[in-house]
Amino acid sequence: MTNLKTLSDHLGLSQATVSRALNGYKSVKPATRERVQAAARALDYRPNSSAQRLATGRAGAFGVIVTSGDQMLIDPHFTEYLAGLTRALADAEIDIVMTAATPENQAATFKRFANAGKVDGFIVSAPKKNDPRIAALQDMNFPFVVHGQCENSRDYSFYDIDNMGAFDRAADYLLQLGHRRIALLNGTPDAMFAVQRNAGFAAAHARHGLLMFPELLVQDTMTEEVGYARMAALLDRADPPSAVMCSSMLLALGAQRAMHERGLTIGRDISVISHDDGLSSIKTENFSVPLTVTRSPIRDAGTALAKMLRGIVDGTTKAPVKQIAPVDLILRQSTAPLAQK
Amino acid sequence: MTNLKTLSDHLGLSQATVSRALNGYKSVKPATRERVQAAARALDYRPNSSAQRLATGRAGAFGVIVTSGDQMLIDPHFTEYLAGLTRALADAEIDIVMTAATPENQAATFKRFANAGKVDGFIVSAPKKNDPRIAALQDMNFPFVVHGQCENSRDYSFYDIDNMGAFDRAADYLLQLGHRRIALLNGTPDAMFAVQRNAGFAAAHARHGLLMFPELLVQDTMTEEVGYARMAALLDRADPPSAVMCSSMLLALGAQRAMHERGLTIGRDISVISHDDGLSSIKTENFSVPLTVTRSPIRDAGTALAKMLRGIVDGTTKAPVKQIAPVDLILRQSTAPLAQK
DNA sequence: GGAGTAAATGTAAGCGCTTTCATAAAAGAC
DNA sequence: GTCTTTTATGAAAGCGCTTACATTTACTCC
Repeated sequence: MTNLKTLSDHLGLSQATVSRALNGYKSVKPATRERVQAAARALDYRPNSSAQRLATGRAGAFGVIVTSGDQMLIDPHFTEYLAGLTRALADAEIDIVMTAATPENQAATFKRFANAGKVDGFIVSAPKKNDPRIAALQDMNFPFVVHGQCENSRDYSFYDIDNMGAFDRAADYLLQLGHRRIALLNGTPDAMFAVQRNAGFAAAHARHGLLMFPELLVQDTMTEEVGYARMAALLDRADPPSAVMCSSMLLALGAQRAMHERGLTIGRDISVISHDDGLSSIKTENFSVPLTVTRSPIRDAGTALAKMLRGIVDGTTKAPVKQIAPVDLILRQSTAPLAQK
Repeated sequence: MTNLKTLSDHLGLSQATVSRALNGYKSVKPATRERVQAAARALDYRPNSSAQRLATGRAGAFGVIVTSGDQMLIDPHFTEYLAGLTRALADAEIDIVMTAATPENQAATFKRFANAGKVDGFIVSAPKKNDPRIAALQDMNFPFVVHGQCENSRDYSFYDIDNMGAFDRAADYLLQLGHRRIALLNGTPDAMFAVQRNAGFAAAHARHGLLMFPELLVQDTMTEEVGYARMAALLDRADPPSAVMCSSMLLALGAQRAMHERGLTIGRDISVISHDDGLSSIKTENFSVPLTVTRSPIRDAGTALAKMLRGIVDGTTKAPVKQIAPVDLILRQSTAPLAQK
């Protein structure tokens, strides 16, 4: 529990000089600085962060507020993303302050954190259309970055992957292979990424002079269970799809189960393309048949957003930064030309 | 940015009275309290948390330090657990401060956080045998709770599931079904839970007057990929196991892939028991054959640990609390009596 | 009606730091 | 050797809160 006073007394210097020495001020004599640093090490001195925050007005922390309604935290994607974030912030000794808030309390929680000076900025994930959280933050004029785009994404910094481009390209590929009845297992339409992927999917169809089949469009939560149930229903139709695109590896996993159950071989009887966020626990190349995927590691998002927010909080970055990461289409064995009947 | 001064000036009261009114001191006249609360709401006043911390010495936050070496954060189990934690702390307005540290920096990071007053206590997960983090925390005499037991677990509070009992019971069940060559796909032996599960597995064998086969014991990282590779190797032996126990749903998923690849039907050609942490993204009842499992929702751990640590930090709890949660054995279709040749 | 007590509020110190401003010491200019 | 400038340090205020202690006011009781 050495504090600045103890340390400065010990050194026979004023608190001011010690503080300056430790914070790299030019005006401190090199010899003094070294003496101070040595003593700080010896006494295991750590500046009290509350005091530092109070004095400087900076919190040294970024906030992540998760929705406590199961949606996000249980999602392995979120963890992966968090890993990227934490990694990118650890060097700068910026902490992540995390809390859960119910959907109704979200905006209030943001305000509370901001006003209480707990954090210097926020990282918002999974924006909805016209997300109220974003409105609240803009309203407060508090630094933040968003993982994903939003309707009104003109005025703030975000990182997103090219959802539309990715699903356009993937659908295009399937269409080129001759597939006509292509299903899309997507997330719920309140999530922006799902909207964008729908749009890409539709755009590819349009380019081929085709319309997508509404009955083959599934918009639901992205779990294995749902993937299974929805795929099963599609396969049991009189006119099942010959190919399916999945918005998440979990959906694909469930879809695979439904296909196996019906004795279908992926890449022969039915083509599958999944989006792959690069989760490390289960890999799309390790499906029963290695999966063709649109790929963009979600961890990169964490890293990029951390950097972005640091710039904004520093004041280095002035104008909103808009980063849209390209998505790879990786062809593997789960896609094949439409079988001639 | 209303602060206490603004608010008290506005009310014509001293800062002290306002502070007391807001913090529920008895000595404040009810009428005054209401007036203050109304004004606070009206001016959207939030006490500056750094100042509060500095004044009270309490941080209002618990620390979670993850190992930045991929191990933990990418693990869906961890997220699930974090969800429980956050949930249980949100009401008390206690935040989770998270940071990543390399294995070598772990102890130092704990010290830094503790000395800097960033947190009031730590939640340590996945202890190793004789974990240095625990030694460091005990050394500092800083509040903490551990998710999992440790060799020297006499002197601190922890929550753990009955790993040994669970794997004893599961192995016993397989042995009763007539299985003799039972494989165990377990975590690496530096993790305490893996050691405990090994012990339970061995104990069941011993009770049946049997020895476990060392060549059927796999201790490795718990991913789908490893589960597949290791199971494949076991199945390709001249004397493959007739049953397998998996320490994680991910291992079981990989094992299932290896079995399918070889045309084996789970619950007929080979029996499988997995441990099930109650992850919500993939459920063990949704495997190709619903899995017999030892089950204990990992989220409960988060909730329990949060409560525990609150007690310790409050001073309510004095003696170390040791909580060992029972584990259910849920019989489903993946286990069957050993087929007679 | 004055002493004693209880209830409500105010005063001010202090939490541990940063940073402005003042000051002392050293260095350079002539 | 004096005068100015530079360099290094110190003194002290202030960040926004809490809380021990002092003070005032309102009652109670004889």
